[in-house]
Amino acid sequence: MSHLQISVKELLANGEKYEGNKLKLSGWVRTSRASKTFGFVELNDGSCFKNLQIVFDESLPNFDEIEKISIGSSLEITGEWVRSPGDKQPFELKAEEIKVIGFASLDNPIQKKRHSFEFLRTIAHLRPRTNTFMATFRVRSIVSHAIHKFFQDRGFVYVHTPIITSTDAEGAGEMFRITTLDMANPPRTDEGKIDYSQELFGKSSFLTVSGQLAVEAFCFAFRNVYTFGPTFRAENSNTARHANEFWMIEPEIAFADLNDDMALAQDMMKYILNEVMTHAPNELEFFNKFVDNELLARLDNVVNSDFATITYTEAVDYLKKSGNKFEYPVEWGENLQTEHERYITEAVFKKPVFVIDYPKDIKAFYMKLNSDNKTVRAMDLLVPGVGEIIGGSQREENYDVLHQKMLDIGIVPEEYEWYQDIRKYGTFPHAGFGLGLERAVMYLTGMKNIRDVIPYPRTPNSLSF
RNA sequence: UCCGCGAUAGCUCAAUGGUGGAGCAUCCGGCUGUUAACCGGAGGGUUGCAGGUUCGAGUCCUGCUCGCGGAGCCA
Repeated sequence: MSHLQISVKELLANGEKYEGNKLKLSGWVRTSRASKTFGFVELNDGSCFKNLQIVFDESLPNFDEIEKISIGSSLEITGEWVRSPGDKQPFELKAEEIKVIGFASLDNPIQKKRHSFEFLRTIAHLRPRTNTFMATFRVRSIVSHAIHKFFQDRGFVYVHTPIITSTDAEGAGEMFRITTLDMANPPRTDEGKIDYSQELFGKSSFLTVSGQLAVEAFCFAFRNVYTFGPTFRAENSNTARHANEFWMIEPEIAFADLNDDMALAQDMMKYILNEVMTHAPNELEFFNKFVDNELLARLDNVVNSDFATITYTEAVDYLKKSGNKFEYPVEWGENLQTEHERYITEAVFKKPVFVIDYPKDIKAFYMKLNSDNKTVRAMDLLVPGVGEIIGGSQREENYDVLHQKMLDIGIVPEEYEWYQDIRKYGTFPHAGFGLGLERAVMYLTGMKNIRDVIPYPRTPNSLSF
């Protein structure tokens, strides 16, 4: 073959190697500019964030066609790899032949200009072709891979916990009911209520709100395990950091306490961060320039410093003594408000902070009770800009204590029989946490809205794609 | 769900209750090294929907729809 098929990524990485070579490329027009007898096409072939400059002139038989090429059109180009006289790129491809594979209609909403994120959300099927979203979704992919690498390298076993569940796993939120009944005319019981016993499963079924309870059972066999999959919450949440479908990573570690749990969370966050800095430097540079000017400095700071730790009780004292006027009063026993969390992580520590040992009444039933009988071994990791990114705890491993706690809180123990059962047969201290994938991506990119880090976001009143 | 703000050309926005404009995009023309190229010209509108006030409504009032920001819920 006289023409070498090659990617833009390889060319930008090893330009010298190919000088003078005849090359063949394919990709999409990002932008183009033309004069009377020559012009430039910036080509993106998907292999990397950056574009490649193609130079063409009137020696092309289809010069008239290329001169007017539209944004988004797909091309196949053969040409010579030569040094570029321009400042912005050392090399460029001097086209000898440009084949238009698919001409993009002129009403393409993606233009040679800056678009608002709100508008791009309305064209979620086209937005990955823009710089911001190409960068975001590549980072999302790298983060996902990094998470698997981190856990697999440490011997964790990946467990596929079910998407369909029968119970509200932990009171984590409103659930989506799934049904096979004819909702226009559902079967009724004698009392006139919908007869869910006629469901396919013989009872009500829902989409999972967490894989934690299910993965805990595997922790009793494989020691260290994790789940990584989609999660569904039916809340009518209208915020920049909640979605109805999102991805969650939930490790569970054996013979471990809350300190081990926090150490794992910190190692994991730093590992992911390093991976993104190694594999997506161009993307991070872009985010730093156009999305969040403090991103690189912040990430650098995180990699090179330990996360802070503060107990809930200390945090409450701190907030009370801060002299800061909060819209909501700070009171021991109440949940920390978003403004309180922001103050702690953004104003006081200016870096990720673990808040631990929360009052038992505001946390889930499975969390390990402290010896003070008032607080549980829970931890939230707060980060500047995003807020809560991780929620975790040491679990209550004592069968009787767990059972009593369920009764106290008003949970029907029979519905969680298997979950209690695992503790009957060889229990031990264990802990785990849940990391919101989207929140991690937001933190790593500076993107401010969860809708802009999910390929096709599902939020209230939004299901167009 | 609650509070606040908004909806005008394909996009981003302007327009004192009195003839709806600009930049970008598109189309036409010019330009021999551009970098979101540049220069000249043209086309492009049921001002979110439904009512109301007024001689006259993009502008004021009511309702609705949708969106955004904040809060709650949490990851």
